[in-house]
Amino acid sequence: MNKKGAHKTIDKPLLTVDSVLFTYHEKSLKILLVERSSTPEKGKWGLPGGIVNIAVDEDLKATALRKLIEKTGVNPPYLDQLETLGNRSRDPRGWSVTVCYTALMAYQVCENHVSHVSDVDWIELNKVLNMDLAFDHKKIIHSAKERMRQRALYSITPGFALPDKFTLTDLQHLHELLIGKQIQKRSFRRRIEQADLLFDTGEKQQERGRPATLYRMKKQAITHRFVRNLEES
Amino acid sequence: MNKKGAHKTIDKPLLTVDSVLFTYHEKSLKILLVERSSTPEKGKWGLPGGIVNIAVDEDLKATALRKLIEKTGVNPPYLDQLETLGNRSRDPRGWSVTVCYTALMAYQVCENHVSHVSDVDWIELNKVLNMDLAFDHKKIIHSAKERMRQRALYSITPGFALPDKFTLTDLQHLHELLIGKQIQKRSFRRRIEQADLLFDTGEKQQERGRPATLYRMKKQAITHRFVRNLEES
DNA sequence: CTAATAGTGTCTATTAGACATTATGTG
DNA sequence: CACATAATGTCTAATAGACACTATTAG
Repeated sequence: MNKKGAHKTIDKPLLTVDSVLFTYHEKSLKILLVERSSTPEKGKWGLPGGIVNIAVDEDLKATALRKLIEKTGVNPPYLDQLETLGNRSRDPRGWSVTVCYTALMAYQVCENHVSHVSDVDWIELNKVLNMDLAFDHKKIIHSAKERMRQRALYSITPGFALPDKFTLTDLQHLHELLIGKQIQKRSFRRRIEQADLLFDTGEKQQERGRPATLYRMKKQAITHRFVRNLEES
Repeated sequence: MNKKGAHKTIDKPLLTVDSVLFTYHEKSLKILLVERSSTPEKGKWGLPGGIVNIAVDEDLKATALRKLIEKTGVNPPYLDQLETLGNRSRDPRGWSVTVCYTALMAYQVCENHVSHVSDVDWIELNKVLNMDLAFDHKKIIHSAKERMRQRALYSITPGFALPDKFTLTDLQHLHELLIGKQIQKRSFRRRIEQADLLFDTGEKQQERGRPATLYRMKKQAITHRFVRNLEES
């Protein structure tokens, strides 16, 4: 059936990479969007990403990083493959594929770069979900949100959306935004302490009331999974 | 920087889909391998899959299904995207991408088809991991195995590798193979009963000793996640 | 002092682990 | 009856939820 070389006549789909980059700023969850400067979907906002350039990109992750650095100026501390969408209807140019990543980054480390570029902005997640976005990017954002919600239930990896040093209250609030439900302070702190996931910097942060301890992620925090999840909403 | 239309000059990588299809047969975990009939890697065994044909495939899942049906004759009851690998070194022909799926299927439903095709076979997972496979397929199988291990800890989705009707003992043994550790019978049955994931067919299966009840998966079994995992090995 | 926020003590409820016991079939 | 396997009873251990309580800062 399959004569050798037959595949050489098959057209290849367009291959892109898109990232859903989350951050936590001013007590809300935001994602980075880019205003498209070229067709198709010119003028609409969409995810940071673009076409895989096989001349310069070593692998798919390299494409994701190249595009994220273009928009933010820095490497995200957390980058994880989400899902790959491919069909003949998602892009008007025809059959296309996008390999999607979820990324996390502190707002502060790219504040300068982002504020100096006009077509890039952090937008609150809930607002994003009411915008008219390019291609199937809203669907991708929904998937990423759900993935982050799961992560918040069984790990503390969402913390990579915070600055290097952060308080437990901030980390908990971020988790609450993702889960969509209040968490018991005691439960949250206990499990983190028992799993030994954070490093106490000794520094404190003050802002009305008792000063809060600043913590830093330990290496194992990126892979640790709690045996028991927090309850879902 | 990016002149419009510039992307049109960028070469596209080769796009394929590969599936790691698991089944449970004769008390062991097996995966379906295919002997490659054409270059590259001709003669080596690899995963069932192939090039996305944008003329016939509606989306990526359709490619996965088309290739699986080609080899097994039937639709798998469980098919889930695993990960996408893409770089310039995994295929000697140059930059290539493979979108990988994990699939589960009962041995019996495709027994006839598989036994009548010479280049397709079910091979025990542990043997597979000692074979010299095509491309980076061994790495993909390792990922799929790890994914299935996690699923066995917090769900009963591995059960889709069993026949339509199955005993709890078979389901537990399958989980034990995936987790690599014995499970307490009481714990295993309790959580399934409490989550109401199985339908009691009323039928029994006898094979030395007390006859075992045959169960069927309920719809919710495919999405259910237990709040608390089984302990890891 | 009060207000505000950080952090702890402690009880309950749930559920997995451990393992003994009972149930139901064959020969 | 013995034997094998299925299914259940029941106790313990671990940990999340609930919520009251104490600690530490500013003003």
